[in-house]
Amino acid sequence: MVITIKDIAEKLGLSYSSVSRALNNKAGVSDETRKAVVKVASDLGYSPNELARSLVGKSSNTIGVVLPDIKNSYFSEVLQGILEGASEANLTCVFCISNWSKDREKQYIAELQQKRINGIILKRTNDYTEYTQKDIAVPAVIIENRSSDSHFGYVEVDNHLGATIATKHLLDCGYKNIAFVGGLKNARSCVLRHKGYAEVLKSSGFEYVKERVSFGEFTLDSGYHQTKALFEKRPEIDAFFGSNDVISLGVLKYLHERQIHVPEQIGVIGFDNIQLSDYPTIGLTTISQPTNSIGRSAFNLLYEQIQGSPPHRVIFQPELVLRGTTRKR
Amino acid sequence: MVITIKDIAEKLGLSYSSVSRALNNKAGVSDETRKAVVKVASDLGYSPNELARSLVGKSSNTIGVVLPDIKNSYFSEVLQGILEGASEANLTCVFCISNWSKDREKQYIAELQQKRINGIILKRTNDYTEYTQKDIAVPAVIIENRSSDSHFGYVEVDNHLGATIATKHLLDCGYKNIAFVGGLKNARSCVLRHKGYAEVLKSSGFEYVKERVSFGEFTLDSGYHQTKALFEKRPEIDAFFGSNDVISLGVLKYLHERQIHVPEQIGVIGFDNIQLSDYPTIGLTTISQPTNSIGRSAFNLLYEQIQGSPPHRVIFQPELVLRGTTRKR
DNA sequence: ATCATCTACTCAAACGTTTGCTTTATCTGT
DNA sequence: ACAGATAAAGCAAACGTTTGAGTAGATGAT
Repeated sequence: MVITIKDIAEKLGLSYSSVSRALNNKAGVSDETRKAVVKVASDLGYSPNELARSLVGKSSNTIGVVLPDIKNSYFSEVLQGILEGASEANLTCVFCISNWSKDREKQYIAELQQKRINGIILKRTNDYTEYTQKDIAVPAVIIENRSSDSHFGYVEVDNHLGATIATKHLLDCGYKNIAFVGGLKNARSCVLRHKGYAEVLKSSGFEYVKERVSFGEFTLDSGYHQTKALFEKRPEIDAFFGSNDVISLGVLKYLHERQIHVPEQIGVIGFDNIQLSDYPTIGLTTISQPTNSIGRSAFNLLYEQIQGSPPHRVIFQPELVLRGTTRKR
Repeated sequence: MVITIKDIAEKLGLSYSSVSRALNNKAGVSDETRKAVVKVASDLGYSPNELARSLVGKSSNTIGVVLPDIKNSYFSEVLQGILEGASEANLTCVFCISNWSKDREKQYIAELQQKRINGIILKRTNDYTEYTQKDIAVPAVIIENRSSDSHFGYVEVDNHLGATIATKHLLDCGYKNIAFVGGLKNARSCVLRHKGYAEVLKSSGFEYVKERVSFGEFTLDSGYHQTKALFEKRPEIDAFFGSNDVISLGVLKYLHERQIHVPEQIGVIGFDNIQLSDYPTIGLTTISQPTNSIGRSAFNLLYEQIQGSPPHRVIFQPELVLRGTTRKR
């Protein structure tokens, strides 16, 4: 049987209210009774029912997090940041993965609100899905893409700038025929990274060759197969800009299989700086995103909104991380 | 303002009960009223309050998951499995990371129960922390270590067998001076893997050398530093059994830095078969654990318990995965 | 015409808390 | 001895649902 406040009250011949006040350290109870209540509560193994508490208190002290994937270490690092923040603020976290399904994402958002969570942190499956205030009626922060909707906070890295840095770096190294290996075509990050890539090429007097660009998924396999297709069609390619570290690992895998020397014959650069990129036998040159900080800020922004502040935005500056897959020549 | 069942009832001149029954497709309402209710509900943007629902219904349709870490891909893969199961069963998931702190773990377990979750899936920080039924009064499944307490379900891989296979494999290859690079000394998986290692050595007529064994943490850095220390003290070592893939990656990192050839000069084997181990330039020979299935089963076991079955246990058989860090010689 | 049955609906209690208001008892100062 | 203040406790409503029991009216069988 589950112990309630009622049981404690009966055992001591008190009213519910007194027990409640005693347990919550509120005024109106004598020290004597307070002690007695605390003792009985612990003896009986009383554990307050948060559901009831939240119902009357209008707050569940819970936030919801919806991410598309968790195996991708970019997301697990972001999640880590979010959870750290939540833990410090004493909020619990309901976690859902949409598995890159827009429908699931929507369903989760609805369900979370039924649970009367205090706010949502969301990374959309498709960055161009627009949510109205009717869809998300609680404070919300959207990760990694600017929403045209100013009801929501957002945090992202400057993808365009990052891509600019990456492409310039490849050109600086002396690579001349740079390919772009994309992820989902309608992912905002991918669009912006591609844009930065294309702009730098043009402004530096290089030709933008359509057949050196391809899109796919944000997976290693997709990177592998895209690279294969690109390279077979355009053997003059001498560098690959993967729109993602995971994709770039696929690029490297292909090149490794073909026994093509990196960075001598071909340069490779990624984006994200996931932990793995730093591994000695990989050493992927990449553009770093502060994943943990992104998660942290996402939480902080949400927390501010929950406290009543208007939605803000945070944009992180990406940085070039030099490793072994690119070299001046 | 938040819309409640009351608003709908007033608008239609009905009682709460009828509205409730209409929305839940229960008998006792005419088709006509049901349609009217549904329409008004959708017009007003009604979203049922799960808190209230759970309070009366005695079930929150939520499970809690407590893991020590999320960056380690072993855990994120397990989590993925859990979430898949939960999603299919229409249960939501509250997720907490204990960050390898026993106190946090205990606190989370208590908090989760206050939220009246239906069950807990737990991977302990310290595998020898015993929980009583007073600590965990809801159905629970403990991952990756046998609890002496039969109140809880558990799922684990046969660590002893896995270590046996790993050590035998190294001996079969012809390595003779095998070191053991451990994780936390009081982690059950680590203890069992070490035990398997020691037993095989002895039963095969090899000496168990204390100075070829060390313990540390389940991190790459720890693996790196342990290897360094072991190797400096015992340069005759010709193979490393990392009690974990992540640790083994640290081993490889050190060997790579020292330009020692793997597998020619030194053999390396891991345990877990995380995704990364399969990466071409790494190719770690290892013992595979079906991480996703572990998560899945953990959820399934919990689900059965929630439905009323007694706690069961599932033990997975580990398998040798041959890659490039070991070779017959 | 009478009774039973069914349908559509309402009433009110219950879930376990919190909290504003009221009551009772004790203490203080005159 | 008495008003007034203070402290400790109780009462009851509220949070938003679900649900068993009750009711009024219609339908049907005898």
